[in-house]
Amino acid sequence: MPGKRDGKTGLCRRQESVQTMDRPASGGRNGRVTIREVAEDAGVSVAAVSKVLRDAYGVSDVMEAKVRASIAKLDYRPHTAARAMRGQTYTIGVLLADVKNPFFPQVIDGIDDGLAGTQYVPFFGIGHGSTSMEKAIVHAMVDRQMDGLIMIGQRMTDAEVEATARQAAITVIGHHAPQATLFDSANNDDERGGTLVVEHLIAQGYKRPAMITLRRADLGQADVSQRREAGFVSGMRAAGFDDSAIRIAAAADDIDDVTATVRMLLEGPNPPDAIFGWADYYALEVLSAVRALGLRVPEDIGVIGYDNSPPCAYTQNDLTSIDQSGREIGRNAARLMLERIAGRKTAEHFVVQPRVAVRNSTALRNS
Amino acid sequence: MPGKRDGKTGLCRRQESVQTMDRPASGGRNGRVTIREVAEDAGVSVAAVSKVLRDAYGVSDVMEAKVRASIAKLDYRPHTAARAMRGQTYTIGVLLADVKNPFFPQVIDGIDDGLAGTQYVPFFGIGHGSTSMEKAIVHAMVDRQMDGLIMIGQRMTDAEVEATARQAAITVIGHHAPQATLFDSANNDDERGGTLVVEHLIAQGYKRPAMITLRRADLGQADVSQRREAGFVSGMRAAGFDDSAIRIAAAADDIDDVTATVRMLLEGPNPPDAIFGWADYYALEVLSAVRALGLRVPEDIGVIGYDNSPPCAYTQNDLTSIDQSGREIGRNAARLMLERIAGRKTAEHFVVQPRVAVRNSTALRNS
DNA sequence: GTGAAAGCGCTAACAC
DNA sequence: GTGTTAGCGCTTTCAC
Repeated sequence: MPGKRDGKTGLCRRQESVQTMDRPASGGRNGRVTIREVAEDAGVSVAAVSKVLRDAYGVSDVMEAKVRASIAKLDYRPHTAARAMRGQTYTIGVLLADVKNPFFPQVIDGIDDGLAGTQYVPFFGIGHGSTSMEKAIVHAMVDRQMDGLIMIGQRMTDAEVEATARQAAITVIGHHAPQATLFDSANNDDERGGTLVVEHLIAQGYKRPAMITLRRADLGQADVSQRREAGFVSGMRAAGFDDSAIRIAAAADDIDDVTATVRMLLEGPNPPDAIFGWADYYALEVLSAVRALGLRVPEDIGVIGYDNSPPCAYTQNDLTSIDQSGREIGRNAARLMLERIAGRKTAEHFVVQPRVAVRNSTALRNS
Repeated sequence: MPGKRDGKTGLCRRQESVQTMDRPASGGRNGRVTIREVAEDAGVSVAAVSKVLRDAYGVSDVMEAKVRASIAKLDYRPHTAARAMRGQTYTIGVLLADVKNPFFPQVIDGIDDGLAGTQYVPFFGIGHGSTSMEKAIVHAMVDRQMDGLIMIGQRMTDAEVEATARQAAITVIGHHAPQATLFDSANNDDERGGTLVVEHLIAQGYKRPAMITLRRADLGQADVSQRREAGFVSGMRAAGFDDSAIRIAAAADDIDDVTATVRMLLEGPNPPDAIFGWADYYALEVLSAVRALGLRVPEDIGVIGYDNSPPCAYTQNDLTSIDQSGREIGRNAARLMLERIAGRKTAEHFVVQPRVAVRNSTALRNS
């Protein structure tokens, strides 16, 4: 490092090492109060304070009261790094595949709900849709001794996740791993959701639905876009479509590519009369592309998304979408995480059922 | 804690304390490789390894090569908590006021740019628009010995920020503090931006602009919404408006309240013919409310936002907005942060000039 | 029920 | 240039 900022700190430390009898002005290094000072103030041992901090067994009520009073009086907050050396960090790392997806805020709210009232604090790492970045973030979280990791929409393989599960408790969201034993998961039934899309479109009178899905080199069958595709396919088959009539076009996570893909579909032979965007943020771009072509929604073309995120309700979007209860998923992910940390060794996989949130973008029957 | 997950760990530790001469299978606690093992493998001292890790002065090329080889061979990654006890954590905490603001992703990209190629990793805390939560997160970051904090759109007072600045390097974004000496800031000129809005609307032929701003109990003059209001006011005055004709309505961060406020403005006496939403995510809700009322944009009413975030470009929004170069702000915030950590003691306040990104939502002259 | 003391894995002062 | 070593602030035995 090209410089230090501990000129003052070094001084502090030197003063302390002289072991002056009068207690230093306000704590040790960095001016922070330490457990030792709390113990002195309360007239008890350091061990006693530590026990109170962790709600551990073996403290009398009187002692606990004294300790809590001193903690409050000195405004003491334990030094997480020091705790990490021996015990826990009370930190949950949350890996977000990206920050642009308007669905994630709901999940985050749910995680906050589930962690409220505990000592655990969530910190977020942002993967920007890159698997190598996701791995780097997971490493950084493990290096910082985070007690557990919640991974939202990540694309690491099950094997990679399991390797990490040996270092910290893990819950995945937006990644199906019903057979995994070393980590938990919380999801909606994406396959069912994909089928719901088809059922809804057909019921509204659309005749030629198509899907625009996520194009990425490293997608596995466990990822949500793939599950939704599978559900879309089986829904189409159940509706009597021949496999050759089931169209799924993949577009990169980029508005220009989504726009080009929509044009390709609509200007090609036998154009669809309804488009399913695999997630809302794709469907909103589909809406943009469709409107740019001068087509009317829902008369000329229906559009449906997935996630039922807040922008769907805006009048200019008025987008039908599959609701997957993000907040409940987040809440359950936090619960599973806390249970794991508390000692559960068996895996649990939470699944919630999706439902259609009907809006104007697929209202062919009423138009 | 109602249970432990260190049955195995405890075992490991006991084995080690027996000081067996044969090196343990693969590292100590948690199976992690330690600096001691790297030193043994490379045949050098732990101090030497530590120096290599920190690019510190006093290592020969030969030794460095040996150390790096062992690090790679053993897949060693330093234990951040242990580093934190004596030195740095190489962690930058980023406080996001909320996750819903579509402008923040650009800033985050900029921060990532600025941190790329360094050892520093950003971790994000999410404030959900609550000042008490923001304070809790800042505490959690300081408790975890993060080397620096970047705070985006936070609403703590300068005094509170300065108190924190004694514990960690600080850069604020979306908060103006030109006179602050203990921390840095990176912003666009929000006051100028507010004036640009008026200049643009008037030039387009709108006669009665109004502004919808953020309502919160704890806003200070330093916050961006207030700066934009000030710029709006001075722009209106410069355009010849009487103070009684300058209308600024405050709405809570909630689509229902924004909608109600828009109705109040448009259905009241002397309705505006253009509305400025203090940030894009407000302007998009204004657009929704206006469309719900059956008004045409831009003919019946113009709408303009601030931030020029990606949704502005969608055809269904086509929203004129003030561009404040979020990515550049983020990049500079990271730069300022690294400089502070490297030892800079004087404050720096980076300001970029905003510009109008013209789209259809204010195209009165062409309609 | 309580406290003394041994570390956790690093960093940095200091001796060589 | 290199290695030895004393802690950083906690947690956790283990005596008492």
